[in-house]
Amino acid sequence: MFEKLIFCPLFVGLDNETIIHLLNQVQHQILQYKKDQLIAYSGDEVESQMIVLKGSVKGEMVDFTGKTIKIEDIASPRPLAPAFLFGNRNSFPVNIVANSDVEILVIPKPSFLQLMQINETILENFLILISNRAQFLSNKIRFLSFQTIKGKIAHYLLESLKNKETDVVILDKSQNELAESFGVARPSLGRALREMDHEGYIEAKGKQIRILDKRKLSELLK
Amino acid sequence: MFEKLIFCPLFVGLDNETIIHLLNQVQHQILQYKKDQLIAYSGDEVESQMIVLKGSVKGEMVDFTGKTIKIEDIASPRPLAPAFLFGNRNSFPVNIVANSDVEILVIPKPSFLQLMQINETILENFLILISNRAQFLSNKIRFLSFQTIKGKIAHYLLESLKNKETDVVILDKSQNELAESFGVARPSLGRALREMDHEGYIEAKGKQIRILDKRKLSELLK
DNA sequence: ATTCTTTTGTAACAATTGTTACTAAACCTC
DNA sequence: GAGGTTTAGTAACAATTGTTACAAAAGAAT
Repeated sequence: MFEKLIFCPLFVGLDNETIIHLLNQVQHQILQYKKDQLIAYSGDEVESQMIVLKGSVKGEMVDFTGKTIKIEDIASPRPLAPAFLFGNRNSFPVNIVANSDVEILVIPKPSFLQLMQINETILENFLILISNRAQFLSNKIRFLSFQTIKGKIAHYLLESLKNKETDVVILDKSQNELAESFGVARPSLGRALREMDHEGYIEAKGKQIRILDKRKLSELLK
Repeated sequence: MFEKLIFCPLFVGLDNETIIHLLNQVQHQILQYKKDQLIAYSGDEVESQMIVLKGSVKGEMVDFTGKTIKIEDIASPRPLAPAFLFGNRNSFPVNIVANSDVEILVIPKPSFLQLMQINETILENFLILISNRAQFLSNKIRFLSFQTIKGKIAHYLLESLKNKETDVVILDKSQNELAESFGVARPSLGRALREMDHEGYIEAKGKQIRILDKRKLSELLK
């Protein structure tokens, strides 16, 4: 039941026995949801740390027109909305919907606090978790505020290339998704890619992008 | 020396005696810096939780052209870069420079962890602190990704008006600063304000902005 | 009050991006 | 492999935003 938890960012560094032993010391429960079931509404107060044990869920926002936009997938064994358990407006920022049949471990906030005081590893893991979140968001803001579309593409490509031998990036998202995460319109993204191709920065063929000139590319990061 | 700490978000809820007692249990030191002195470089590893005891510091980024941009002021008794003490890339995201002669309380990371385990209030305060940070950033991202300049202005004005009787907002920043925090060019911001004035949303006279039609304004939030 | 500095208002123009619409290609399902 | 569905390529045009430049206004310093 809890086997997967050793891979959960909250419990890394602990073995299965220790995890079970710790959980037995505090209140917790396991809830089951069916595919497409709503697990939490945007705005609901976050009263527990939830952890996806089996299956996956997604965060969804409802558009002003009524259209729903998927923000993020969260697969087991990841924790749900860890940065919204504490803080002054601790309510879900999105609707949480089950992608498949899921099992969720629910630890009420006071019990979770207790857990962090009993075990230093969990405390540190949680701190790392929400700090990473803040750092990730902080990066994303820099990304969104300072750059043109070509700059964003350049940044994205160079990041994807980091620590890799090859000079080819295979996009793992559709242009649509990419455009959305960049906050731009899809055809604009396509045009920018085409122009960067013509201008000799890259060679773009569908999802496969070969970087021709890293130096020139990084000049776009202005 | 530590009197101000009862107002520090990390220590709220504790009285002066308790704070001193707690600090005496762990390693810590106090460093002094002169005005304009560099306290930390962007990229330096964050090895301690620093707290501004006296004076104020600023976070600065260096532009690609070499120009420095002020990101944020941090006045006593606030903690410095709390979201960068833990996490996988725990290095300062900006240069930290003294705005005036300052005194800084430095608590090494292991001691700080200890402190959070000794005292639940500090633990919870710290969790609230970085969670708030993440929530703030998360909001800001929504703000940056989805909207036009007029939409951003509308959002900003409506937020400023929240929980207030009046229908007048007095801007506390220059257009320049505002434009930068919106990620747009200053004249563009000015033009948008002018147009919103002509279109009957607001009455903009310098820093004083009277909201004429809240409903119409909130329609811009698309 | 005079000068200096910063902020604000504004205009003309350039560049970028969004919108809409349509076609082609790729992918899936039966 | 025929048909449906999603994704990608592209073009014409509209709208928004950025850039540069300069003048007016406001504020600070002497």
